Amino acid sequence: MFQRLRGTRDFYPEEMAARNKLFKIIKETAERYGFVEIVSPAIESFDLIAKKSGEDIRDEIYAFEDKGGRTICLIPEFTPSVSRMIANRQKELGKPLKWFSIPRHWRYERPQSGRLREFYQLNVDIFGSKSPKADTEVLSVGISIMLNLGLKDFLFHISNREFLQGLLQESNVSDIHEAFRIIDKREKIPEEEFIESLLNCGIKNYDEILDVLDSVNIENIENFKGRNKMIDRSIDNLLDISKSLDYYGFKEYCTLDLSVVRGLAYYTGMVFEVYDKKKEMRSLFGGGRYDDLVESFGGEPTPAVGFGMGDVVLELMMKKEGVWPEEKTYIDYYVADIGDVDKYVLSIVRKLRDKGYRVSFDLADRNLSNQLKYADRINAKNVIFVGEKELKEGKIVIKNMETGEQEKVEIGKI
RNA sequence: GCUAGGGUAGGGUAGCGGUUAUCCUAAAGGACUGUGGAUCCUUUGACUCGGGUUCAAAUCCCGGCCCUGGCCCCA
Repeated sequence: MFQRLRGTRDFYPEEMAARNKLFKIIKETAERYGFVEIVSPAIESFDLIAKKSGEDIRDEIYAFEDKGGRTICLIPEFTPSVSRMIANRQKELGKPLKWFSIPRHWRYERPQSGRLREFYQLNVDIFGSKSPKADTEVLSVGISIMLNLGLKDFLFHISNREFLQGLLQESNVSDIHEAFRIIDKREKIPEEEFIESLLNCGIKNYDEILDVLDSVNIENIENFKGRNKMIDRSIDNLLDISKSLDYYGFKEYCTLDLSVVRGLAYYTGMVFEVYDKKKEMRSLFGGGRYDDLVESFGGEPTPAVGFGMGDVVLELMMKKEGVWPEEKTYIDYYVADIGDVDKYVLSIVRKLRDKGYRVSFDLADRNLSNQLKYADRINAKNVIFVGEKELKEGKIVIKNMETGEQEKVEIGKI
């Protein structure tokens, strides 16, 4: 007997139905915001992936040599592919682009709660707009998706990297991305270790910086202006976003949280991370602005903002909140035969199918009892009995399986 | 890569040194003159794998595999 590979999932009919429902809600929401769907290959050259994440990524992904000796990999994320797509057709695409996709990704990791080796990830991005309105649009579609999925106990923690970057510029930081990584980990590591790491980075005034991070909120942030250009720019951006979110009616789902920096090197402006309100689970998803990335993939300079939302944590959260779709598969009609009536059964089945109904009939030469059992099993809404007795008067019997009621109908009426 | 706890029919379980490995459920088939979605009967089907201890291993020990968490990492 063969087993599934570690960290992968089979989707049996009910599970597939649930997934289809989930994706349908997500797609419809994204489309209502004017995003259009794209998809790209599951395999890409290793160089493309390494361009963004570095050669070391090899240990964490599925990479291998193909028969032509090329090093290729199963895509572990979407950003390189979509950046490539944009760079490839730079000239003909009308900006701003609003694209979404729900590709499958593969990562060679140890599976644990909310994390598998194969998963789906919604990617929503706007390319070609620097405006805070694009930041807000991305946040809003994210909030709408959560709400349309039936979730409400979530909070978008919004920040802007340039604020912290501006603060750090004032001290002599050796490696700014290392500093981002450390501050991103603040809640996870012991205080002493945290401070020591900051000192190692050359941040001597760490207490001042932490003080600022802790005391800033959306009401008083304006008071921090005037320190340097970068900080001012980030404050304007955050205030713009906050204002737009208020106008749009989504302010209640957001909070300013400057401790959110995200570990990744490529983010340039607004960044956000979504948590359940009680912060019991790992981060649900996150994203931000990455204005330099497309250019680094060989395209023209193209500002971009977006997010990635994995399906695994989402499913956990939805199950916890009791809003996971429990979809049952069903058919509209099961046509049961009693006696030698194939001719009638098949013509009835054909007519009903042409009308758009989901229809099945006996494929296993079963007796009536077992046919009914099967009809029940596959969740048939109605059973049509085609029996020799009724056929003599040109009739068939339709039974509603939910109410148990049944009636004789002229065969021509189908 | 490190680490904790698990693995008994398709699903859920009992057994925890000697049983014909328990029960529920499921599936397949049959009976019942064509409402039988019921009932009754029959059948199918399991100790994760390998090694060790023992007269005897599902049961104890070691290792692999897999599952569920945690760490690392998190795009």
